Amino acid sequence: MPHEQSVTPSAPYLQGLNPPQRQAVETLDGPVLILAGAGTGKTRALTARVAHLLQTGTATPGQILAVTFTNKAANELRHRVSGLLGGIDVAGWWIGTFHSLAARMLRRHAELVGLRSNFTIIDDDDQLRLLKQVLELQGVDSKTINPKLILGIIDKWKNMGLTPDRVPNFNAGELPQPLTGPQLMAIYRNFQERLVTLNACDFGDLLLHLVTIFRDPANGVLAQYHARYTHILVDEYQDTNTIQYQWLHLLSQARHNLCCVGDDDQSIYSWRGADVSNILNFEKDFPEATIIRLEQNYRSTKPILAAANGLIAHNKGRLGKNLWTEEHSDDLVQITVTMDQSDEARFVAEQIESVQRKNVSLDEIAVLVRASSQMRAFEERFNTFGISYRVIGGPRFYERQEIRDALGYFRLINQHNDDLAFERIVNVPKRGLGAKTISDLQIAARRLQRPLFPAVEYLIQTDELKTGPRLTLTKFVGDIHRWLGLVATMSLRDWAAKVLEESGYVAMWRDDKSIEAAGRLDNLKELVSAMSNFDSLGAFLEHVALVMENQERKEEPRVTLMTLHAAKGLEYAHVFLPGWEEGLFPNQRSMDDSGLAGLEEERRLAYVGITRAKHKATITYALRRQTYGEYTDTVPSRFIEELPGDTVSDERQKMKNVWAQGGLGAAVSTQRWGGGTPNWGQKKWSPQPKTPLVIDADIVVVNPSSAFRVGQRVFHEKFGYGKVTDIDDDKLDVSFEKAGTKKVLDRFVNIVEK
DNA sequence: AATACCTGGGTTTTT
DNA sequence: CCCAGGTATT
Repeated sequence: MPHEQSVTPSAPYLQGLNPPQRQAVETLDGPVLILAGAGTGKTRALTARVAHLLQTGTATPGQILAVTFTNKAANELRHRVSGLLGGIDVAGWWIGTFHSLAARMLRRHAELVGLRSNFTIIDDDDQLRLLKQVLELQGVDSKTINPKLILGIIDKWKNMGLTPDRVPNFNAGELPQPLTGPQLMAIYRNFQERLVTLNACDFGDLLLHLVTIFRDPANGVLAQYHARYTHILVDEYQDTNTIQYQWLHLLSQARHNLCCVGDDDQSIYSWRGADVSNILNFEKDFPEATIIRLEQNYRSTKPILAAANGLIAHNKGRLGKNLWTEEHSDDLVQITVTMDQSDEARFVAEQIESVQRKNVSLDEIAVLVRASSQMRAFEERFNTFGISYRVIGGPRFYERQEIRDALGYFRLINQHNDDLAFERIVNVPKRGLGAKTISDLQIAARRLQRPLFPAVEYLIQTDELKTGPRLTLTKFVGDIHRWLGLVATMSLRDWAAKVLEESGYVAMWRDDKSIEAAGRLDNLKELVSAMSNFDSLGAFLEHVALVMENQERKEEPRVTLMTLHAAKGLEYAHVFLPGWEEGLFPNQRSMDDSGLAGLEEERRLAYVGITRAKHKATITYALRRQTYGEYTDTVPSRFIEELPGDTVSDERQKMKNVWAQGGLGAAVSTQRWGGGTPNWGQKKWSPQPKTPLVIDADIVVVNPSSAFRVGQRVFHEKFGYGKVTDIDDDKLDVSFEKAGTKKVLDRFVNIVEK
């Protein structure tokens, strides 16, 4: 490790940096906030900063903690840091996602929160299954109360850093009736206790437990980390939630050497607990902070940036930033209207073909949708056109049934208290342990106050079980122990194959005559071969839990089809943005749930979408769209009006002419355009509601005091949409779609006329 | 244990 | 309309 104090101005990693980037790299001490707009080279600055920390001797690799949100970002950072430093091995460095770093730390201190260091990290699916069990045990009927709703509340608490003893008193109106506050708290407590019993964590717990440990000075853990990490770097800071914020601030409170990179205009995860105010308040948190703005964009052309800038300017409460570029272009942002979603998909497909003819690779083209329900039309059309495409964000490899089953075996072998794994595989393949036996085991385990596997180990030595199950379970328990004994004696890959073979799991699919069986066997093979990259079972399971990614292999060029959320951080020569319609984008539910804040987040999403484009962006919308089987006429997105006129090329008039000649869309009658669209024919469309606060044009207030009847659809400012189930004078029982059943005063709800 | 029917729910989902 | 999950049926 070179330790020279001065670095020549020509240090290779400094070359080609613009002045603010260079400042971002060289301001090593004290809190730094780098406001990095889309395409401004933030990863470049971040990697150079790491190199600079090391080259100047300011920090050693072990003293740097670099945090990202996604594995992809973490890998890129690792890779590029390694590259800048001449390909050195960065394997042991503390560069990773919030969750992977937290897991790594928590394994060292697990006992402080009642866990053992080999705890299992459970995914959403297991989380929900576990909660359902807790609910059942507590006599809460999961038909009256949606478990997902409760899980949502618990997750939210975890995201806010609230362990059960820290949850403040909450408004009874906020909880799903007929649940009471104490009941909800009991559920949370039991859920957490159950997790500890199973020696397991959900994602939220990884950070929550760690912060719990950090908060207690008596254990000295935080002080230990203070001594260890002198410099902390955080990517995508605008997406941090409260617990992540607390974690970062606890870790950095000794030295304040916290460098955060982010873009408030790209905060699109508030619905997952991300809190933009974390980045907005950075200066308040650290009055001595250096704020650096990266505004020169190296990705997009002038019209694209001007369109994006003009759009995002409609948001309030920004830190303020204007991207600029030297890249001229005559290609304006194109706006086109189509008749319906299938027409829209055809239009995009045709455009893709024409772009392709200009020698643009399909890899450089993306279709970014607001909702995954939009995807089908494109998939169908791409198939008929013979355009190859890939969908990002479909079902994941590790979520497939056969993979989860296989992992169930590995998990149970690794960690005997993992009841969720036990339940999953104890009778897969069929071993004659039916529902009755399983439920007997659960009752016995509860009585013995042990997880299932240890309880079974005990039970098979008693005469409590019938002979059949006893013999089966004896063999099962023996197998699990035997496989555990073998794991260190051979390669992980061979071991896994052996377990899957000997358990009869592979045979189960081999004997299965259904169409999917062969594919499942292939997947299992892939799983086993992927395990050769790991040298311990624990490491493999950790990878699976935290890195749920498909290893994407390079194939022929394909168009990428994905949601706007999935597109953050990516770039394409040509980007298609379909479905710019009121209600879809900006999305109605987002606005119902969060009002103006929701609308602004939708606008940021639009901003992210446009800024993905390097050379050309094409926005489309359909005049009518089929939702839940019914066609509805649409209203163009207000975002279209918000794009500065000189940045867009409005092709809508042109389209109308084509239709008039009957040259397009034979499948759809042209008659609807006759007098249908109100603003038709005007050169510039009259603006959509100038005051974006008009949340829903369908809401009409009808004499608020007396117009209610049972079954009436209503809207409540806070709880959203619902149906009246009972009326008592001015008090209504309303079953809300999202918030559950509540008593509300009639003057707080509006009648919805559809 | 396998199959048929029914009901509810359908925005985004970094880990 | 279309899917998943749960319940009822055989």
